[in-house]
Amino acid sequence: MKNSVPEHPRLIDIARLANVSLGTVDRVIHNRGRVSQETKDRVNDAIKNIDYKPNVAAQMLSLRKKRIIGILVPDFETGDYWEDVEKGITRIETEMIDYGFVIERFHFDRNSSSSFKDQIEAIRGRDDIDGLVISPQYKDISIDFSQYLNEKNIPFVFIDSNIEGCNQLSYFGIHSYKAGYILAKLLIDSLNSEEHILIVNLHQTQNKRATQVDIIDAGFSDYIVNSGHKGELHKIDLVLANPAWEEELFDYFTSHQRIKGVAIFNSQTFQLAKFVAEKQIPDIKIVGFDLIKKNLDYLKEGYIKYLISQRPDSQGYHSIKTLCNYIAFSTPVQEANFMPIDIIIAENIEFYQCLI
Amino acid sequence: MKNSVPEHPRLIDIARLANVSLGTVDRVIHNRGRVSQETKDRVNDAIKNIDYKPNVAAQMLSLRKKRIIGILVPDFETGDYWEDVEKGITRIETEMIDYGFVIERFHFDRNSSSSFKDQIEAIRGRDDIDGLVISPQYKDISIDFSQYLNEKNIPFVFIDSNIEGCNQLSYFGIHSYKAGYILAKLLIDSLNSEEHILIVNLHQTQNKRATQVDIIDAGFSDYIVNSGHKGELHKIDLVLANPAWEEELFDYFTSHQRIKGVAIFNSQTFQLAKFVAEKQIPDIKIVGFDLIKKNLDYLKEGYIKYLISQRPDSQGYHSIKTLCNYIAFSTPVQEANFMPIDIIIAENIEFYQCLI
DNA sequence: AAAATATGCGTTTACGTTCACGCATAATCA
DNA sequence: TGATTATGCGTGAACGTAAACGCATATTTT
Repeated sequence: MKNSVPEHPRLIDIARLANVSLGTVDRVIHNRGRVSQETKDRVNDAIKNIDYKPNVAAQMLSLRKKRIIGILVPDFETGDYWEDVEKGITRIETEMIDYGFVIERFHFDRNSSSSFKDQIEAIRGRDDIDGLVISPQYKDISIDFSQYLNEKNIPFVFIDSNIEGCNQLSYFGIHSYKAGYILAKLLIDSLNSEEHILIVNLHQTQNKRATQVDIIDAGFSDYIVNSGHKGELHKIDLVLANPAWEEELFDYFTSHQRIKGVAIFNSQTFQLAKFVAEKQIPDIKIVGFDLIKKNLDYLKEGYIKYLISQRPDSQGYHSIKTLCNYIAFSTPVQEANFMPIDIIIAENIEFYQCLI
Repeated sequence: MKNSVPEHPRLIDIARLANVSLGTVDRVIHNRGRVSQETKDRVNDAIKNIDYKPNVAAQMLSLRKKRIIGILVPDFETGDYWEDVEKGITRIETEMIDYGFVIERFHFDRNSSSSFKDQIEAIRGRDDIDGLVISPQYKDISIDFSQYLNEKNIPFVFIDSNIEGCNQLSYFGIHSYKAGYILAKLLIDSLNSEEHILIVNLHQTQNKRATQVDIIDAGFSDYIVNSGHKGELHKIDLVLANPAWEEELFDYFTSHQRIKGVAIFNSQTFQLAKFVAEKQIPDIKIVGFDLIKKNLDYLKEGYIKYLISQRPDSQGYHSIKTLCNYIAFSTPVQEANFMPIDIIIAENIEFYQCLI
């Protein structure tokens, strides 16, 4: 009777149960070496019977091999959106080091598709990368790359924006459509029903990227239409690299004086606030995205009415954590991990600046 | 030259550097056994010199001792606020099992101070508890208990509500004052400036607890006063156990017809919504706390205007994680970990129901 | 039929730490 | 001075897994 099942069965317990040696159990579990089908079955039965779960500590100790997680995201300057993503990455990095994971960053210039391509080439040139976190800012290139990764059997997750059907392990980011929808609701609630709304498409360069901005736009526009709001909905495209953008926007405002609500779908929200403050355009309500410092300043001063947070730190943190757990322990993964859509006003920002 | 510093120095490397044996290094690190001051210094110098960090895997493997974390929180039924806390606890429990931590729950009846005392007695009777998470719902008893824990050198954190100055490792919960403040702002923004506001103090029993509700109340009232709102601010105390509460409240509404805004500072918000729906009291805007199912239903139907989430799951998860990391690796701990104050409207609830 | 190779499996060592054990030497006592 | 106890430290056996090594048989080749 003393040979009953131990509480935490070990390889050796399986071995004894299956009447083989420890080494054979190891071979069966890791599909290596040669084992006859018969004993393989016996071992597998034994594993099932005693509900074996590997001892992570022992695995980590024995496996001194490092695993490399590549992070393909834009580079950034202080105060950037992607700086907050990096904070989450740094945080999980120290946690994961204990499990033998090493994070390697591949930064690209978000305004240059060729730099995106270059970094992908750099990754393709490596054969030691065990998993990837990707911000798929250029759609076609990303789809192409994802095919390569699927062939090579390298697991990857998308972060910040999503492309459906690439066989990604998961997506970490906001539900872009819903976020646009809520932003529209918040804006409309603070406008009179006759007032006009302007969507500003403000980008660094002419370069077309940002797969997710279009989806936010769809959600936003749909809400406006469905709400029966009487004021018109305008759209304007502007390029920050072209200094004439301010003039162009000013002209638009002067020729459309009934515009009172302005929406923007990226972290450049502060540019509009600055513009409105400097040009002293009265009674404009701005809504936009991201808790970066420049935006917060204008939120506090009242130039920005609402911001929606995309939880960049959480995105960085959880995308890597999930990927590592999948690789190390085959932890099952949800297909999409939508960040909560946080509504930020002047009064609650301070509790979003420290990470939880 | 071959004896340069290894990338991940081990105890044996320290030992060699300090010209002692591995066992001595162990004694110095863990303050056990007897070591002369002289060699102690040598070893400590060596440790500093080569920047030693213990190998967690090896520690876990070698230390097969279990560590017990006690959780002193209210019991709950399905759909309760504390059920969500439990979800976070369950989640971190599986993560921490790998590090040899075991979670033990001590549930009390939140309406009975004697049951709170009983559970504390149960904990006092144990000598194998390495850390505690406490919801200090009864102030004096909690202060008393915290003194005991300080004497015994058992680290503990407060969750959900806080009592200052108990030498707790940390507090996990919302910033109650600010939460009240924001709730007031949200309510006022959706009222006309003449309309009256009612604070409903709705408790299960006569029993006085809930240290944090008073603080929320303070924040709420302060905002109302500072905002220069013209409508009056009313308060009413009601006890759910007494079936006459509805009648009493109804009388109050009929005799104060200008009340249009109602605030409540616990998760019983749905009781008011139900009341307003059934009695068909028109144009009432309810704001309250917590994303429990019953509240969500009324939020979706529009009876509740705003809810504030206290992130119960996050509280459960992070309080234990922090405590365990402190115990296992002496990770430094922030004094207070305020949850973000999440503003919930019908449109964004769905992203708060899965955990991130 | 001997030699060469393939197949299946057992044995052993290493990973870095903890902790019980026990051996020297020094200090104290009778 | 010999016996006893304190002090300081080294040694070695775990913990459970991974992976290299190597030894028997069985099978194929010459």
